[in-house]
Amino acid sequence: MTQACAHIIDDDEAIRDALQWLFKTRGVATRLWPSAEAFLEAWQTDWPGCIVLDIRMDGMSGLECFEALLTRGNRLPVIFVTGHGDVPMAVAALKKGAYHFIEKPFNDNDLVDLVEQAIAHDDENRQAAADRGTVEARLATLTAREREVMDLILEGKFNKVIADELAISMRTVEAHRSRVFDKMKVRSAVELAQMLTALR
Amino acid sequence: MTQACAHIIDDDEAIRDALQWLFKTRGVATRLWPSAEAFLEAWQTDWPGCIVLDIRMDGMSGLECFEALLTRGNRLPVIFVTGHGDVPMAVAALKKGAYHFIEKPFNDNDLVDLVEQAIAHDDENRQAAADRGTVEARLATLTAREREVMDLILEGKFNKVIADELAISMRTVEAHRSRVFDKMKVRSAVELAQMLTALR
DNA sequence: GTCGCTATTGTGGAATACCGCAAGATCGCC
DNA sequence: GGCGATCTTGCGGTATTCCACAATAGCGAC
Repeated sequence: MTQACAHIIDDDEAIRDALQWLFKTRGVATRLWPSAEAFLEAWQTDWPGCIVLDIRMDGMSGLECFEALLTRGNRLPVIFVTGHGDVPMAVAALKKGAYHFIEKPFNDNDLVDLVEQAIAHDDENRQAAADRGTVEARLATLTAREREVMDLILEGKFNKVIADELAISMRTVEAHRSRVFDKMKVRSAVELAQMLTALR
Repeated sequence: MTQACAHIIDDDEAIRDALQWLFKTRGVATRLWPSAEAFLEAWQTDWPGCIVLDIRMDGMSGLECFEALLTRGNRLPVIFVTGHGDVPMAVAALKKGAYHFIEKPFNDNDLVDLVEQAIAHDDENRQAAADRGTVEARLATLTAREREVMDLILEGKFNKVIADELAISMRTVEAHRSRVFDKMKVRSAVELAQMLTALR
């Protein structure tokens, strides 16, 4: 399941099948889920694509499912679909980060367009997250001392000052500094600063 | 008008007055506008606060007013108020950056809370923008040559390399470099990198 | 033409950064 | 006890940065 796909969560089998067919004809991969519970149980953080989520379902509602995903750190764009929504509900959902909120009956093309946009949006997010990930992976290889030295480097301090603050010799600071650059795969403090500031 | 206030745009005088009174009792400054046109004519980029915008009005509608503000670079949070809104309209407004979308009749306290949140939100935006502004103001004082040198510094290159690339002496590069640091009010290339990367 | 800004370069020296080589000490793990 | 990772330090030398002082030249504004 490394292929981006639209996760369709709806307790109405007829609708699931209809949507599957619709997306298939437009070249969008889908995966069908008969309930929020089933999806949440299987869901993995790293799934790419988007979610098409019906609000009114037996058992856990779409909104509850959305909340659950939020607390679990979901990053997939969520498109709400509902036949009985209202403005406050839509506003609340969007302000909490939902990607879209569409009412039934909807135009097939509109939904496919939305899903394609959502998947593209997710791709970008994922790329940015991957970049952050590699940087964080490098950070993770630093020892505690190296990280300490790095922080002081990022404050623009001279090795001499860093040595004073940590009460160690300048030569030791140089050693740490050199290893920090190696591990972070940068050649200068400037690159390091850019790499880390970009994370924020 | 440097005081943050809620701009109430509604063509119904009774509603304007009612809202003015409501906000006054809650200590929120207001300014009343009888039409979108009147507001747009007076509007200044740097006004702080937020906008409470009725959708259905004689003349220019609230949505049209919103679009006009968007193209003019408005940063004020916009709270839409309407008695005849629907879900697609609310979704479209929020996705374009509106702060909220509330239906009449609304709870007075809810609206005041929203407005207060919006004003607080604008404060934060404004602070961040001010920071960007000061940095950009400093950038503006750089000469073309200094900016060129700065860009190469930010690529982590040595003065020697920069001198080669620009076909000037190392000493000249040092002079530019020194002036760049002065004008940008930083003491090291690391600070410079952080300051500029934070802009993105 | 004079004034101010900018770009340019030089000299010379002090402060820093950077590097390879070598090595002692501590600590946790098998 | 041996092994590996980490933190620590020193020596000696080269590369770079940073700075004060000084100076020439072009260019646009008044």
